[in-house]
Amino acid sequence: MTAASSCSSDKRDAILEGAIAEFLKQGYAAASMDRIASTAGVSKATIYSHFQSKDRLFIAIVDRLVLSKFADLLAPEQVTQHLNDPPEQLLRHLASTMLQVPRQDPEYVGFIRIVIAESERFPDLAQTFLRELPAIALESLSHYFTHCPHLALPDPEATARIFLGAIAHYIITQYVLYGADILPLTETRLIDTLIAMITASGAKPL
Amino acid sequence: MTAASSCSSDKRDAILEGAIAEFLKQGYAAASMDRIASTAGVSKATIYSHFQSKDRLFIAIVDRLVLSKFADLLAPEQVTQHLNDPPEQLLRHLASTMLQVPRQDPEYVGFIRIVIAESERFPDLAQTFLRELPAIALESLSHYFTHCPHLALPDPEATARIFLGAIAHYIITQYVLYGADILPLTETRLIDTLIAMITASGAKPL
DNA sequence: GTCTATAGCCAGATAGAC
DNA sequence: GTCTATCTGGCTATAGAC
Repeated sequence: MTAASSCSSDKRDAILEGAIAEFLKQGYAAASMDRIASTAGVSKATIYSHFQSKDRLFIAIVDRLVLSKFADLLAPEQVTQHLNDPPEQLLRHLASTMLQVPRQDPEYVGFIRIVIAESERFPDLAQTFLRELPAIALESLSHYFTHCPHLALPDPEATARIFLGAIAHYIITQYVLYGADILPLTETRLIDTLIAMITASGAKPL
Repeated sequence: MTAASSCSSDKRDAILEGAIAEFLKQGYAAASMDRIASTAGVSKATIYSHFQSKDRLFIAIVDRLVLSKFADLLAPEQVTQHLNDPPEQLLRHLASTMLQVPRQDPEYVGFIRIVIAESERFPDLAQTFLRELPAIALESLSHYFTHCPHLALPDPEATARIFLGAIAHYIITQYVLYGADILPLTETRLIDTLIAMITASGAKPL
């Protein structure tokens, strides 16, 4: 029991990776267990010995993606540590980080797409996603807006929702829906305008 | 050629209606031509005589939905006529109208879901949607923001994008992703905060 | 645990009578 | 144009050898 005795989780991981590729590309219904098996380099029967059904395999990969992708993106400590930062700086950094993700990680775009696509058939997955990403980001930013000494916003929570929602919607139109040419707008203008609106509505007189 | 001689478009319409129900509920891949035929009360062969393939039927119904649902929702005249209205009034009316749609028309939620769901397989449909709804709304609101005498916004176009994007994202989280309990926020707070942010950043001194 | 082989089913699409 | 009946193929899932 010295080195690689991780219980044959090799195959399990290979299955999960193949399943991610297949589900993200094809969607749930069009994804084929044969192709997943082929991509993963295992037999179909092996998949069914690890995951009882196509449903459970799908749930497993989305759960994994939800929980893994953003473990440290917006940890509450991140914001608590920067409570005294000027809003311009913190908001610009946050927005840039969010907008960087779909550019650097195309898999993220497919992930967003499939969470929305399968939200009718798998509403639990959609809700898990909401709890693990937007709800956490929202709480962190609301906390900052509430306690930052440079701001006195009338409704910090709604303001956080607007800030994050406008950026998320920008990601959906530009990347998920291939709308960069149809709704052209640079990231800089989006960010600058958001920051201007927030500071204008809540800057402390000093 | 007096009364009902509309060339047998009766069956064609029945097929389209059945197809809308089936595609919106199941998604493209899981939708079954047998069920569509059954719902429409025709045989499968009749469907294939009107539409050559499942692809073309799907494109036909989404095109129809895109073009029909919002013919008059935000016609450019609507905004031009109200150029002198105070921003609070026009923006509140616009936001209320947008947020009313998914509440009164559940089919709209399924429509949004499927446009996003199939954007990888049918990017043209996603782009048609963007051109026919968000792009038009954006242009109208940008025009208002640019010419309304009560406002002097630094970037009217980006401001319009943020306003419409925040509302669209609210619809996605609350209705498409079943997140009303996870991300609670009343429409009133969303609207009030948006209006406050915009007027604060662009109210003319007078 | 992992494989090969296959059961059993349902899909999209078509042929041919009317 | 519309139907019934059917073809062909891929799908999920499993049985049984190793």
